[in-house]
Amino acid sequence: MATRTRQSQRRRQVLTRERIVETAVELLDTVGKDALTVRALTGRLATGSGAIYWHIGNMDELLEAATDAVVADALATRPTRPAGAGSPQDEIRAVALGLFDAVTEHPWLAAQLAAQLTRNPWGPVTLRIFENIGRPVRTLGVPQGVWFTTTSTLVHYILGATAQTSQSTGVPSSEAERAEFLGTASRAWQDLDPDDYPFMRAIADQMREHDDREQFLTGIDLILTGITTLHPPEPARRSGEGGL
Amino acid sequence: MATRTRQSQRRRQVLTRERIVETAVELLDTVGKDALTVRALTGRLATGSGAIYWHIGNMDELLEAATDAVVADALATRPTRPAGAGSPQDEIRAVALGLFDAVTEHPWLAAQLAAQLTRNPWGPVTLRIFENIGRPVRTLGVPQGVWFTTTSTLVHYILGATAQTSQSTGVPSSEAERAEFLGTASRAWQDLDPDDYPFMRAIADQMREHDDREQFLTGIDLILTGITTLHPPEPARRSGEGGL
DNA sequence: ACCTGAACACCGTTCAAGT
DNA sequence: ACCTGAACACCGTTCAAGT
Repeated sequence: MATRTRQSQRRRQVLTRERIVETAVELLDTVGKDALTVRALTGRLATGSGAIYWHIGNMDELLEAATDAVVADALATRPTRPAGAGSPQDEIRAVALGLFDAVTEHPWLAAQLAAQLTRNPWGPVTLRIFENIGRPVRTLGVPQGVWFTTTSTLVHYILGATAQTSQSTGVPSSEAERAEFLGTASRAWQDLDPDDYPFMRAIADQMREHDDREQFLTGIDLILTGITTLHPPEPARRSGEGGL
Repeated sequence: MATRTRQSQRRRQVLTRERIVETAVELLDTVGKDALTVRALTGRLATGSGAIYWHIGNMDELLEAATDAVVADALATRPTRPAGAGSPQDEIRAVALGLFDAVTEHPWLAAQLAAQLTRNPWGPVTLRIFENIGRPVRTLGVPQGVWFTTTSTLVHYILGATAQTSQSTGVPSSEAERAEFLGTASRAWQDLDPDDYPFMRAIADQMREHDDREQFLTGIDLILTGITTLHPPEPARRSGEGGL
C-alpha cells in the first residue's frame, strides 16, 4: 500500500491474531504438523512467545482457527458459488468435494478436522460444514423434521471419508507411488488369515483399483439416494419460502 | 495361580507388551488422555522408561495397540455374536452400536479412532472395523462389485458420527447436565447471524431434542436404504457360497 | 495495551551400563 | 535378552518486567 518494500512492511506489521493464524497455516502446509510450535511462530514473526499468547489463548485454539480458516476458504472459493446453478445434489457434491480437495492439498487438515469434531463438536469448524451441507439439504425438499438427521449423516460421512483418504492421496506424489501404496496394501490383505479376515481378502482386488475421489462421491450418492428414498421431496411447497 | 498375593505377583510379573497396553488402557480410562505418559507407565509398572521402549516402538504404537484392544473387545463381546440370528441389517446395527457404546464408555476412544484413521488408514484398527461391517454387507446380497464401496460408506459414517458424539455423551453425567449442554448449544445457534447461519438457526430446536444414539441409528438406516435401493440384493444366489 | 524472553514444569526418546 | 535411569533435546505456558 505504501512504498516500503514488503519485507520491511512485514516486519513492521503489528502482530495480529489473523497474522498468527496465517503463519500457522503456512508452517503446517510447508513443514508439517510437528513444525507448528510456538517457537517456530516466534521465529517467523520475530516476536516473543508472550506475544503469541497475548493474541491467542493456547495451541488448541490456534489449531482450531487455522483449521477454520482453511475450511472457510475451501468452501468459499468453490467456482459454482452463485445459487440457482445446479441441483441441490450438485451443490452437496460440490461442498463435499471442496472439503475433499482441501484435505488433499493440506495433508494436516484431515487429522485436524477429526480432532475438532471430537474436541469441540459444535465449534466453528463443524458449524460451518453443517451449514454448508444443510442449506442444499433444505432445498432438496425433505421434510423439516429430518433436516438435522439427514445433514448429520452427510457431514459425518464426509468427515470420516476425508479422514481416511488423507494419507493415501496425501502428497500428490507420482501415480506410480500411489499404485505402489495400493498394491502393497492389497497384497497385505491377501496375506491376512482367511479365518479372521475373509472379507478384506475378498475385496483386495477392488481396493487396488479403486479411485479415492470417485469412491468418495459414490458414498455421497448412496446417502443422497437413501435420503430421497426415505423422505421423498415434498410437492415443492412454495419454492421461494426460504430462498437462498 | 500360586499362593502369592496379587500384589507381589503383579510386581513380579514379567513386563510384557500386553501388560503395557493393558495398563495404558487403564490409565486412559481412569485419568484421561493426557495422563498416558511414559513416566506414568513406568510408575504403575515399576520399571524404567527403557523397559517400555524395549517392548513397544513408541507412543503412537502404544496408542494404536490400546485402541485396537478396546475395539476388539467391543466388537467381540456383542451379545448377539452367534451367526444366523438376525438380518444382516441387524448385524450391521449391532456392530455400529458396539463401537458407539465403546466410545461413550471410553471417552478417549473417539479421538483415537479418528487419529488412527488418518495416521494409519489401513492399520489393524481400521481393518478390524472394515471386516466386521463388511461381512454382514456381503450377506446383504449386494453385488460383489460394490462390496468395498458400500462398506466404506458405512464405516466412514460410523467413525465420523462416533467422533462427534463422544464429547456430548462423554461422561454419562446426569440427564440434567446433558439437557443443559444441548440447551446451551441450541441457544447459541439461535443467536447466530441469520445471514451467515440460516440453516443452523432453523434446526436449533431439533438439536435440543435429539437423541444421539437414536440419530446414529437413523443415519445407519439411511445408508442401508441407499445401498439396497441402488443395489437390490441379488436373487439369493446359492445362500451358502460364502457362508459366514 | 501490547510485547519481551527467561524460567518452569513438563514431555518422548536414547543409550551406556547393568543383569 | 531384558531392564535401569540419567541425560538429551525438545515442548507449551507463565509472568515479571519493559514500552
